[in-house]
Amino acid sequence: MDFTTILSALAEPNRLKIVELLRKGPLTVGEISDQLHIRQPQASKHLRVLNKAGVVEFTVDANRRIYMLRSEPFTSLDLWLKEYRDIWEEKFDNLDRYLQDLQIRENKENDN
Amino acid sequence: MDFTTILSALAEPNRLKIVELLRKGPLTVGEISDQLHIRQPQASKHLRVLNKAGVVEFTVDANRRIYMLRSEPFTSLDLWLKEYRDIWEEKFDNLDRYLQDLQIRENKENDN
DNA sequence: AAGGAATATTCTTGTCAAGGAATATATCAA
DNA sequence: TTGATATATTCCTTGACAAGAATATTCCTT
Repeated sequence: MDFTTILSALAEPNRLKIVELLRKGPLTVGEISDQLHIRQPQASKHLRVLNKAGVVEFTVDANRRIYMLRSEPFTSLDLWLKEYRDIWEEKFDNLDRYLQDLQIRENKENDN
Repeated sequence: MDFTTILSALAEPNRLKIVELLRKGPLTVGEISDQLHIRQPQASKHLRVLNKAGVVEFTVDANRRIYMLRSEPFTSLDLWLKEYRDIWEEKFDNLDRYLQDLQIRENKENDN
């Protein structure tokens, strides 16, 4: 599943709300559209996008579908985020690094 | 900074690539547009969006601007993700929970 | 079989975002 | 001062997407 696909699935406010809801447990389409105060077709459409992105899955219960979160996109996000950990933990000073790098590049330019 | 704003900033492929690039260190607009094979104005525009979302910041160096990542959006993402940790660590079985919840709801219905 | 409930799909419309091209702005160098 | 370089901004066009309304599909109940 493409990473940007996951991100744009989550970037839509109502879809993010759906994910927040599903965090507490599986829900039917009707319950989702009720709790979010959106119409059923829009809920279905948003769930379709989330499903395509691999964010949710569902099981069929006769007439209804019970949607729930999948774990994969979250592990995927976490994995991606890990690679930025030294940045957001600020183990080094961004400005320092910038000045170093700038220095290097200016020198390269002078070589030409 | 709104969470969905951060997400949609990152959801655009070229912008995500910019972020990936900046992970290795600060860069000027020109360097970014070169390495990404996009035109300078598009790079500027993407950087503007990233800046508005709080993902990047820049320092002015005379003629140029050196862009770098900010830590905040990443800590923000990580914080959000933490709330899903019991889901993506799969400490419980999704299906089990679904069946439980379903049971509860069906009973509620019969009460009416 | 018929009606009703739950959900999905289609069609339309309006809005927004991205890329291209051109231009504006600021700064440096000669 | 003039030209060149780096970056930002504006305008335009096009494509994607979200909501609304209407309809289709599936399954249950009686």
